[in-house]
Amino acid sequence: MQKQPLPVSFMNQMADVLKVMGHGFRLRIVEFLDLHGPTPAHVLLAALGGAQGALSQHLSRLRLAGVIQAERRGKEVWFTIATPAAATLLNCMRQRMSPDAKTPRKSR
Amino acid sequence: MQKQPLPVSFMNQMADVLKVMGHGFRLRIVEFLDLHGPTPAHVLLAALGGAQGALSQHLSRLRLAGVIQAERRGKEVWFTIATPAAATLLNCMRQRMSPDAKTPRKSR
DNA sequence: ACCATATATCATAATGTCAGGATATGTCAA
DNA sequence: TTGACATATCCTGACATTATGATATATGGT
Repeated sequence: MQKQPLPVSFMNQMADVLKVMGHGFRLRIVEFLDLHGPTPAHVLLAALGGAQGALSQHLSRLRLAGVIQAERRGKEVWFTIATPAAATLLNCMRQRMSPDAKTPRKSR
Repeated sequence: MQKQPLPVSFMNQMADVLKVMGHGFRLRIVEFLDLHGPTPAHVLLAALGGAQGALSQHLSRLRLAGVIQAERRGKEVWFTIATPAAATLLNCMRQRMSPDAKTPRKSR
């Protein structure tokens, strides 16, 4: 299976996702959801710190980019990872963090 | 093997990489290098279009983030992907382009 | 030296992003 | 209704990013 250029429209879409995940705080939000599963916002706030308004805005950006999903349950809004791509990215990072991160690459 | 939170400093580092790749044009630069291997800038310019100065600046940002590497050979400067993480990201995207990949949905 | 090619840098203006604090909305219960 | 809690939105100033066009630097050939 030969590698082929991805469609430009898809690349732009993915660029938007990467851009949104390209922020330390948002990345930690996604990681938390990946580690703990669906979580209400106030738990995220307690776990990650920061101002409530800021958290809400970051969650909003992640949601608009399709990275996470929101669902209201009573007073709370529960957030979940909405795209496997996000979890995949985190797993890539975990591989790069492992002590033997020396990976033989089949390039080209 | 239990998943554990990644160090915050590492997360911030990765966020910087994601942020730099989170741009359609830069993403296409990296993809081209992944598909074709080391390439001089003027070939990238011919292949991707745009203004020369803009390309140079994007290459500079990618280089400063450690995503690509530059090497002068005579008049030309050849660029190469410098971190396997970049190629890994592209492979994630290719997987998501397969026909049965779930489409991220936006609510509201 | 000059010239052409290849690449980098500068300057500017428009736009986007960020953190912070204040305020608004929604939901439930008493 | 009121109050308490959970979340969203608004505002503002500081800062970053972007595209564009112009100019500068580097290299090799004549």
